[in-house]
Amino acid sequence: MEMSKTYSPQEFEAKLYKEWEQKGYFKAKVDKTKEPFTIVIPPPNITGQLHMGHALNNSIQDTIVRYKRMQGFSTLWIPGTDHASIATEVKIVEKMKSEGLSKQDVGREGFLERAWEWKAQYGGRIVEQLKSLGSSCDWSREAFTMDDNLSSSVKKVFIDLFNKGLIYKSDRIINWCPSCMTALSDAEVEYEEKDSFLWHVRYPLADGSGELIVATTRPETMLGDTAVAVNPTDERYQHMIGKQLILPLMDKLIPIIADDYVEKDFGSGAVKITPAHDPNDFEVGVRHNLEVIRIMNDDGSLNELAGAYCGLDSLAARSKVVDDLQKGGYLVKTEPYAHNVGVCYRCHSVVEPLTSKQWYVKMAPLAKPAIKVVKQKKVEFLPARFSKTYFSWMENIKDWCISRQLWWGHRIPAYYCDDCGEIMVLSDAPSSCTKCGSSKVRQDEDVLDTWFSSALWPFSTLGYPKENDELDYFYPTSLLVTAYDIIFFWVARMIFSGIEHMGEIPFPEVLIHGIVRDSEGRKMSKSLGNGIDPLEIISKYGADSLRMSLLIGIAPGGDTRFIEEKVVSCRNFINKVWNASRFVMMNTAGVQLKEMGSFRLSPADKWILAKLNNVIKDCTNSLDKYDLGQSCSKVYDFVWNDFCDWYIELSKATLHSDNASKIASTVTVLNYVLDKILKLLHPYIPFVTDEIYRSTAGKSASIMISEWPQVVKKYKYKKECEGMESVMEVVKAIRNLRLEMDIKPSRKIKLLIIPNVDTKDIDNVLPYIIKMGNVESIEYITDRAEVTDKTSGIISIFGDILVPLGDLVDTDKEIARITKELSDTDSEIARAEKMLANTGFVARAPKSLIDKENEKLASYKTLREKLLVKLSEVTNA
RNA sequence: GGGAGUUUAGCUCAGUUGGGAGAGCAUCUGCCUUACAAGCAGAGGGUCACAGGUUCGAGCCCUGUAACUCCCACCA
Repeated sequence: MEMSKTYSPQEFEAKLYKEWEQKGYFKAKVDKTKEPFTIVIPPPNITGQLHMGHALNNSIQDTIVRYKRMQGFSTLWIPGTDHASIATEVKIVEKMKSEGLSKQDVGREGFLERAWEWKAQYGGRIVEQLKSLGSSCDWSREAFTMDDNLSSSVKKVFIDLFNKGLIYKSDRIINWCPSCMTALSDAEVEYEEKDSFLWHVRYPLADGSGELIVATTRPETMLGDTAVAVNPTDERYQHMIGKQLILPLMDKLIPIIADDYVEKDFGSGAVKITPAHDPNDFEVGVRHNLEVIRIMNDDGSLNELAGAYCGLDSLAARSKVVDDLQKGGYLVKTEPYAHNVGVCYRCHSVVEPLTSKQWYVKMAPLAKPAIKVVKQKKVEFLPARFSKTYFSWMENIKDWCISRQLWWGHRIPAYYCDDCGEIMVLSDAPSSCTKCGSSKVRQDEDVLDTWFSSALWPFSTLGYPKENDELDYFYPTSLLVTAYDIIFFWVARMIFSGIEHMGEIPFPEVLIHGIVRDSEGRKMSKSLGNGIDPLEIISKYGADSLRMSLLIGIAPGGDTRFIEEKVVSCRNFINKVWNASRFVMMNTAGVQLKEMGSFRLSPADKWILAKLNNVIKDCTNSLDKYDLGQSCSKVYDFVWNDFCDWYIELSKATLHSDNASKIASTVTVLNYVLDKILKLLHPYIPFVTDEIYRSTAGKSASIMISEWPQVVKKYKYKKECEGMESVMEVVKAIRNLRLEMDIKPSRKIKLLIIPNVDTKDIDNVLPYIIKMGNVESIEYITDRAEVTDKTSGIISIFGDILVPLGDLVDTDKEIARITKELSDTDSEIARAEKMLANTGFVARAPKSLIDKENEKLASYKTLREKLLVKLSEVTNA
């Protein structure tokens, strides 16, 4: 097939993906003769659009999956999406709002209908976008967290946990988002520092004997105060403990209590206690059996218990309260104060702590074994430091609030009898109360936290709770790849869920990567408007360039900045591969390829094959450690520096000759090495490597299903490699000399060599020097005196190489050149001598290192002598 | 308050177990050399944040300091 001169990914990426999918290359089968390799995708939200974070996450997964597939594992990458309860519901509510409708208008059924419609319309969008990246997921198993079978996993798990006493219902303080109108778990609250005030308020003692000053950041909550607390050891207030205070504005009496929770040194040392609206106060309230007065409605407005403030939202109530305190002479002072405010992780509204009856998962019994498996390294985080993050969360975990006052999600399988109050947790709705037989039975209105179903993902996607071959074969999965920001939300919960419900960890390794930032290091976000759309990058440069730019040179677990120039440089690399392939194919045309091993390899052949072995080894080792940044860089270097810049150029010495047999041998090696290169690169840049692969000689099947390259033991050739390295040094010296002496690259030069070694050894590599140095002719001479022309010279291990240049030789320049080399050599000698004179070094360093230094010292000394001779020749000429 | 990370060339970043500081981009010089100007050949550029320590030897290990970043906790 004819290849165009430049690489243009737009011409083949979509076509190839379709073909891969059609031919079923992504599909995994239960095959007991093979080892399974399984990854579950972190399911993107159906509300999501592909962003750079997805691009990175999926590039990593796809690279690993393709590598494992080529290595012969029965490789399964399960894709799917998450219903994203809150996020989706917020979007649908917004959309309805634009139509002038509310949730109440359409009702639960109507709302869910709309939600499913929405899912049908937008849920597939991100899936298509993942495909454009090249993700080789088994789409025949695409899962959705609200599919029937996944929903039955959720139900089963809920019921099991309930029956084990690990799920319970309780009335206590929770995080409430007044905008989403639902409870949130602790993990779903983010904290933002906001500038506000600290108001100091005077609470008079009921007996008129004095007052207490309390400080608060939320004065409106005082309407629900049921005590003021002081530290029991605080001498200032000890005599007041037990007395009554008058709660300003509300005109009621509240007690002064003593509790250790109060810090003596902060503020006045007295704290107003509002059990219904502060988590710490709630605890105090429990300890002291205080009344809990909830003054807020679900929408954030104050209720009738707030007296005159009823109906106001919390901010309006705050300013009126402050106003009234001021008027009543209760406000002592107002000072500016910056403090952290909890906000909803979805809508960023200020979260109101309030008391409410919710469902919880009891965490202590689940956390214990989950901590143990990581401690025992049955589950390992890569890099290991992320296990600390995990431990600190797991070890301080509180019970998990799992009920949400939403409609989009898994409805809680709990049923209540309105007559006897019985709570029934069942997989199917009972027609009557199981206890009293009443027909007044209704289902709990709430749905489950969206992360409750995500936690089951590694086994719910494989058919749990039904026992089946697939679950048996592919579970536990092999690896989880995710960013560090969802270790709590997701990773931790999958670990304890796997242990609890499957009796087995969900995966032995968790590869954590960083997040993609913008070019200035800021987090990409909608509000900043600094996000870069991966799809635009793909359409401009191709998916391969994007993938490679995200992977090359990254350190495990580290954040990375997205810089378009990096994509360009990867695109340029791919173009290089493209053109190197074109070169190989052009030269292959009409040539009968030989069998490797059936002909004598040239020194250059041996050198590149030995180098290839190294890169196969390094790249495989790094990939086995999932260090994609390292392995990708290794191949990049090999391809560009060794293969393109040297081997291809060296091969031209043969290809331009008229020795048909040698040409065929060289072309064979070129094809052989290219084949391995394409395979080594395929996991990173799947499209272009397959496109080229199909064009190369004798390859019709996809590279996707080819075998990963292996080291070939016999390709060692240490001696030949050293020889080639020397050739390269000579060539570099000639190139340098040309520039320094102002010799046009197009002008051919003559070389005179006073050999240092057997001329047969030089003859072997002469064609390379001639080709690479643009040399016209070479002549062996025995003595410098034979040359009458003015020369410039190079000292090499082959011998002195003289370049007769006549008047082109600038004696001053030549002297300067030699003098510089001499001084470089002197400093090398000094360095080596100093090292070897160090008795500690000689006594303790490994012998091989000492030998190496001795060798270097000797060769530098020889070089120095030769340079001195040369210098005197030039000076005297 | 607790924890983690970062600090290496002008910029963005690699640097595997301690053994002569690397890449890409940018800059400068010279090249349209029949695979590639998305290229080729060269060059310049670094007190590896700072201060100590361990070691024959430290970018790498230990201690401390500084700056920046992130996570957790949430003293009202």
